[in-house]
Amino acid sequence: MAADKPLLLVDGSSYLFRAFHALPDLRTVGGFPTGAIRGVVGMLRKLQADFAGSPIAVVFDASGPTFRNELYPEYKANRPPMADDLRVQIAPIFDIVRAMGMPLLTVPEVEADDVIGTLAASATAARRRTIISTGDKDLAQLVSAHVTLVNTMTETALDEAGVEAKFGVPPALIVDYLALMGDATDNVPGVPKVGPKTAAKWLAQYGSLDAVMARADEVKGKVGENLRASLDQLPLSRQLTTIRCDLELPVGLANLVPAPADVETLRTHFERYEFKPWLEELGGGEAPPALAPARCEVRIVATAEDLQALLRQARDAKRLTLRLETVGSRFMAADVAGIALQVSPGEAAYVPVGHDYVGAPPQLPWGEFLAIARPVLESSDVAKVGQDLKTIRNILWRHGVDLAGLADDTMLQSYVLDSVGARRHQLEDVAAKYLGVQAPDFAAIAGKGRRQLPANALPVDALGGHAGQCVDIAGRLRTVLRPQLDAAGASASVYDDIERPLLGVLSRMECRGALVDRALLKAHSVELGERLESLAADLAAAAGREFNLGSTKQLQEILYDELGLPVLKKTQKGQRSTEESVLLDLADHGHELPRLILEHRSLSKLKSTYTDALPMEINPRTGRIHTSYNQAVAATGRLSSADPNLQNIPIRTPEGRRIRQAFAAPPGKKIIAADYSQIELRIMAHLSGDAGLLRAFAAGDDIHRATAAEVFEVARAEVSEEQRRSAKAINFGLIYGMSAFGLAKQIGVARRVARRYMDRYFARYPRVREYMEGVRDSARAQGFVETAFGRRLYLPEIAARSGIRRKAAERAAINAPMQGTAADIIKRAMLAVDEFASQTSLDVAMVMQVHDELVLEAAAEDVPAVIAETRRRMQGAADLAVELVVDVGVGDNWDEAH
DNA sequence: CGTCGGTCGTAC
DNA sequence: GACGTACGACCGACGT
Repeated sequence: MAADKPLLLVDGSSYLFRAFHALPDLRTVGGFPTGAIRGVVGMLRKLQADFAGSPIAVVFDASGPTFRNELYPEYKANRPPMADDLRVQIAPIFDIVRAMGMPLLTVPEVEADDVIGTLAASATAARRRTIISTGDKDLAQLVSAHVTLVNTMTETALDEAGVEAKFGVPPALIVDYLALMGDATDNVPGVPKVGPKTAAKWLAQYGSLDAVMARADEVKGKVGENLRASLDQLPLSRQLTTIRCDLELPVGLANLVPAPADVETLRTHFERYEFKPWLEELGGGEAPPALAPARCEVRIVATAEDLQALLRQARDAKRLTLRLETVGSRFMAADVAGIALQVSPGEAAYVPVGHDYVGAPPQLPWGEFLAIARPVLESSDVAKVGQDLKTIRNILWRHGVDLAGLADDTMLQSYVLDSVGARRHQLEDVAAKYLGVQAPDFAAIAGKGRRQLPANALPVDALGGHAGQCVDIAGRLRTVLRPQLDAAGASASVYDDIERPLLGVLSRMECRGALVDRALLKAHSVELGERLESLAADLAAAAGREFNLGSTKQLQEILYDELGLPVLKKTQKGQRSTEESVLLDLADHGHELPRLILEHRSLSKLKSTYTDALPMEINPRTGRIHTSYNQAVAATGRLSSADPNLQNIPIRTPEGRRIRQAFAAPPGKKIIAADYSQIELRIMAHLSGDAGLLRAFAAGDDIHRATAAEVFEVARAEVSEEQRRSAKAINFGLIYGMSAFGLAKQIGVARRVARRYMDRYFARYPRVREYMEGVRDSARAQGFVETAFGRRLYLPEIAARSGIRRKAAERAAINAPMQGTAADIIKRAMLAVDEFASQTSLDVAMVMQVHDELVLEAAAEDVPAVIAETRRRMQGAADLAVELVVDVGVGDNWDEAH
């Protein structure tokens, strides 16, 4: 045994419970719980990697009573029996631990802690360092100059100084400390009302538990009485919390040597419990049928003849998979270094067109490539396949090609199959999930960070190899994903009838861009800058000193430490919140600083996010902003917009609306904004079939007013503004799965009152409640929810044991069908409006989509006809139990059009 | 000097 | 904890 390596003792039981309770409720397809197995084995794998070759023991509690139960029959008596879902995972864990080659110890009648204590003591006697891996603080009593604790899950370590820093007592006093506090979960009695603070204080003051007991009469107050009342009990508590280090064990240090792994047993278990990444690491197994050969043959095509031959193959096959390698990622600025093409699996070609380095081989210039390839690229008879075809089409469009025959996009296939399961739907993610192969990594050939080379500076062979592998993977993915779409309910129809055709519509919209008035934004920015400067002076005066107005950390110090304002809310990470609602409340505490901060925040938000940022996004060539609509990000099926985001342009305040005024119509044209009225509530009415709600919409009522009349039991005409506002909050809250607590906070009433409002709502609209309960139940039964058009959202956490996670999944389950159906509907509307725009002789084009709104540009004289047809097509995008109402506005800019 | 998590704020 | 879905600016800690 290598004497220089530390002995590693693993407290398996502590990780078992922690993994089971902390990790999401993982299960195999067959429903067998695997979270604890995954957690414990993952942790052991990490230890194995970190401490390769160290002697090791993995220790678990044995079942049955221990010597502590003899000392004290109540010991751990109030523990509930182990959950079945955990119990069934123990045997697999033991099997896997043994197969990993790790000595596993369970010793009857003692606990894992005692085995660890004894082994650590013998190691210390043998002058060997010991590292104890545990999630349990009780083992801190074993820490010494030779013994260190690590928590492998949180990646923290504790040595002697660490124990003292964490608990306020040195390791030798941890037993006394634990005895004073007692342990509710183990049913160990302590001194009532004594927690970590008091225990540490007494031990610091008196030196030991014995001393504390001897001088118990000096302690004043109620805790003093409690202490004196506990004097008889404390020696027992100390005995129970003391880890034994003197057991007779059946094994010694010499037995704790790691053995080689039993790969076949591991493979069996990893397959059974579906730990795919670990399975891959074992390697050598039977390849799944879809697994690509390690590498695909990539030919470099540098002559016209070769290219022509390749394109002939594509024409014959009527299919071409493609991928671009570009310099730069934003499509309006990307230059093509080369094009990878694949016609049959396992054979790819790479056409370098823009590699630019000393000694670069001869290439087809872009113009020559185009002259030869354009007919195939623009032919709808050759089906185009690729990963993210929209970006490919955009880049080609900017280089003068109108890519046609847009057939299959593997990114969208993956997104429709499972919008969140493949993480980001990048080629790496999709290839790993569905092909079990690792897509090549660009950083591996180009480097990363500051020293990353641009694509056109890479050797043709290197980039060609990379691009060829990628295009081959995309081509293979298409054939693997298609049958999965066909097998998943209506998913194939969501893909074929919505997402796939929408890709071209979005591409045209992005390439067209939205006209934005740079001068207007600049002027606004200057004005905001001046107002911010004068505010900054007031702020410094109010705060009593200069500080960074954008720093929440500094603001916390000023508000809560220096001005002593009350802390009304903490953030998720325990910081004292300075968000808007908090500052609004603080503004009533008689200090002007919160109000000034709010004003500064709102103005600087407008300046930095909009008036300063948007002009930089205006393309100098087109004078327009070309956003990217991401079609494979939002879990519910919505689009998102980035670079820049045009879906969060302000509208609520007059100051914000000035930004919208910069989104202008070109001369002779108008902006038309057409938005669905209350689409998600209408969908709720449709999906629930609630008669009252359907009636209200059929009657054309103001839905919030109608809700208020029902909930507050007043006549429609008697509804106050306040009541309507509350009803609106209720309606939105329903869509979001809000609780009475959330509603109470939103509308500023007691939770009891909010509860009553919600109860009354559900009494008036009973089918809404039934619908929501039904969605929750079916989500739990099936693991997913669906929109009216069959788009699925998988919710693995719907069965989580953690109440917080499960509740969050339940809210998502309630929201997704409504938000997702709305997304389906407006996407269908976009297809219909695009069809109209491309066929009509009227001058009209879509320029933006904002979830329930389409923004169009049309010749002024065509506006009435365009509005009529747009409205008709938007209303006809779905056939629901309620009418779809579309509000339309017209103006010279986006603000006027509302 | 980049990266990344945390916090905040904008939209629907 | 407590209202769903996004994107992005800024700060500041951390690593190169």
